[in-house]
Amino acid sequence: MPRRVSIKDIAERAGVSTGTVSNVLNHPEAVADATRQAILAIMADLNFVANASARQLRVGASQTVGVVVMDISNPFYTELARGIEDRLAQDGLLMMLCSSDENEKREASFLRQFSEQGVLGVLVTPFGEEAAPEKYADLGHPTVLLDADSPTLPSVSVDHVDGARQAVKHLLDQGHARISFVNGPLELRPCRERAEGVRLAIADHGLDPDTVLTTVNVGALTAEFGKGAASQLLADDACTAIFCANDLLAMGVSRELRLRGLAAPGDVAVVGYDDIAFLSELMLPLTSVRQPMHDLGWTAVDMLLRPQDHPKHVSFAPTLVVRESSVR
Amino acid sequence: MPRRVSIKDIAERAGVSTGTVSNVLNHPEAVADATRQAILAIMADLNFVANASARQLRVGASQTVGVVVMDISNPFYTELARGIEDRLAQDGLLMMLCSSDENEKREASFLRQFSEQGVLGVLVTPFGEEAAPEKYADLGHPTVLLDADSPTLPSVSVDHVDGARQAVKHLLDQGHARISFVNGPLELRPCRERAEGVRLAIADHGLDPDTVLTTVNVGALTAEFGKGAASQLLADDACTAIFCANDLLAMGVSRELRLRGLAAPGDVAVVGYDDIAFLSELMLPLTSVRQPMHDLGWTAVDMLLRPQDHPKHVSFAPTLVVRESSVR
DNA sequence: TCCTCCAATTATGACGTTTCAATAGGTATC
DNA sequence: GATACCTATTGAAACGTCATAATTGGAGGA
Repeated sequence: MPRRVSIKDIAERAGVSTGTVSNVLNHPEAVADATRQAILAIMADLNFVANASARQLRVGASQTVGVVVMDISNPFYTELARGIEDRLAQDGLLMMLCSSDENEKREASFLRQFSEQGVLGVLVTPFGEEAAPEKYADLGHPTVLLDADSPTLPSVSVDHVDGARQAVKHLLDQGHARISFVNGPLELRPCRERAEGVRLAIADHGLDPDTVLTTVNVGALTAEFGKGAASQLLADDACTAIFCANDLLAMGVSRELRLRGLAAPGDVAVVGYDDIAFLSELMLPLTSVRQPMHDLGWTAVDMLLRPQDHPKHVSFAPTLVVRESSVR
Repeated sequence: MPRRVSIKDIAERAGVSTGTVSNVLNHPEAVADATRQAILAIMADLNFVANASARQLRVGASQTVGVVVMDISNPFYTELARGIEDRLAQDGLLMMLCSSDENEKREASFLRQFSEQGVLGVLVTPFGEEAAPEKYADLGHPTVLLDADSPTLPSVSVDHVDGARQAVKHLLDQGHARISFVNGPLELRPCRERAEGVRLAIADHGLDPDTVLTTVNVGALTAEFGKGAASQLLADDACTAIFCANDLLAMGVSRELRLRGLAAPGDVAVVGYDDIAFLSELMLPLTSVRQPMHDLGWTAVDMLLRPQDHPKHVSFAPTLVVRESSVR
């Protein structure tokens, strides 16, 4: 493989110095028209490709941003990643994307690699709640936390309290006298906050959460656990409305309903959380709380690139998307 | 912001030359134990982070691989990306991920950026069928095509003919006398191949495709088009089995069934293609053809890194996953 | 004691780019 | 015709790393 064509080869062929060639690339206005045209022609001819490493070594700044989400194969993060990509593309930047798998070691290793690469900045979805997101503080480059809140670092998140509140208000407005809530592990902040939103909605309605609400806490946000929770809840005939802390739980709940010969929304109304794209196409479209993940990603990058334009923390409002599963 | 700590700072502090420090990093066996320990201690102390740009400039090889898929927010590519990431992680490599949005310009711009970055290699899902994937040939670094086949370039793909064949065989085995097939645009090679597989399966069964098969070609692989196709097909009472060229079409079909008061599999059996993760959790789990996307991604990277271990083209076998939607 | 050999270390230059001070011409000013 | 000024270009240094060849300082053999 022949050596890549460098700025030096171009300069030689054009009979100018490398400085001039470099100027064509970086300060085109500083070089005479004729010279510039000639150099550009030679570049095209020789198929010149600038060497980003050399540039970066010289100027210090890179063209890439590192992103660590928990799992890129999770559609929830996928839309977030797309928002990030879209904002980066505006500035001609590239995204290095990794999955932490909620593994400290793995995460640390990616963050170190990012540092070595000299990334422009880093976006991270922290996990292992309360485990001091401050560990991201001295990475040596700008950092924005995704789907989190921190007293010290810039961050973006969605208002989980409000989302849950909207969902439960919707159910109460439909006339349901009792609310069942399938929640995930309370170690997860989103779950704690959603629980709070549920209680608030009930109180807003002038009711007493302790009598109106039945909560089942499950071990993980999966359909399997949703199914189990539903079978527990449905033992009680008074259960007519189930709010789930995420869509997967809601799918599990729906399956259990079907197995028991019950149907949403006729027998039991079901509301999910996350609004995973496909679920709106279901045979029975699922009512769910939509989180603006694309905007979240977009904004996180914007905070990285233009910190002065934003407050330290940006919170997005979720919106309830009402579909057939909860409306009789 | 103080300058990053360099190998030179370490050398100075340790009272050795930069060469020795470099050796600690790259040829630890060549440096005396005591010296190595001392240098490592100083590195930890000074929080040294190697400069990948400088290394890359010097040695020429980078630690990153560029990936262009059509749209990272599509779960289909997402699992592929995860396979890619997993294989890269084994070698400590990073992934730069972009969406082409089936836009030539956008794609070209990403590919050029990859070249400038000096990536180790590129993985790309070509689009705009037959538009000479040879345009990827002289990118200047190893390239593997994803979900494609090329006479010249290494590539990985799934056998679409076989997938469709399995799906339709399954329906025929269930005793369906007629098969309806909702296919996408024939400009897409996967759609053409799936059509071929459908006919083969019917012929395998000793039947005549021209009398047994009803095909509807729609404009795009979306639920909306699936719905339309279904309403067309269901006008014929003899329609008892619908095979769809992808899962989204199948979801649209299912919705239309439900609107008409019909149910799968009792009235009409439905089979999809792609086996999108969530659809197995549906209230009525969907029978679908699963494509091993994770393996596809994994293997594509392996072909990039160890070409000698693979043939030029690797084809994966899809597997039919039978669920409730197609079995009475 | 001298010589050889080996392990450990060093000095140096190069990778491709950008920046910045310096210079060469040319044009306008007086 | 000398001076000042501007524009276009140059030359050289520097960014941090790594490989190569050269050097050092012992240890072991004769």
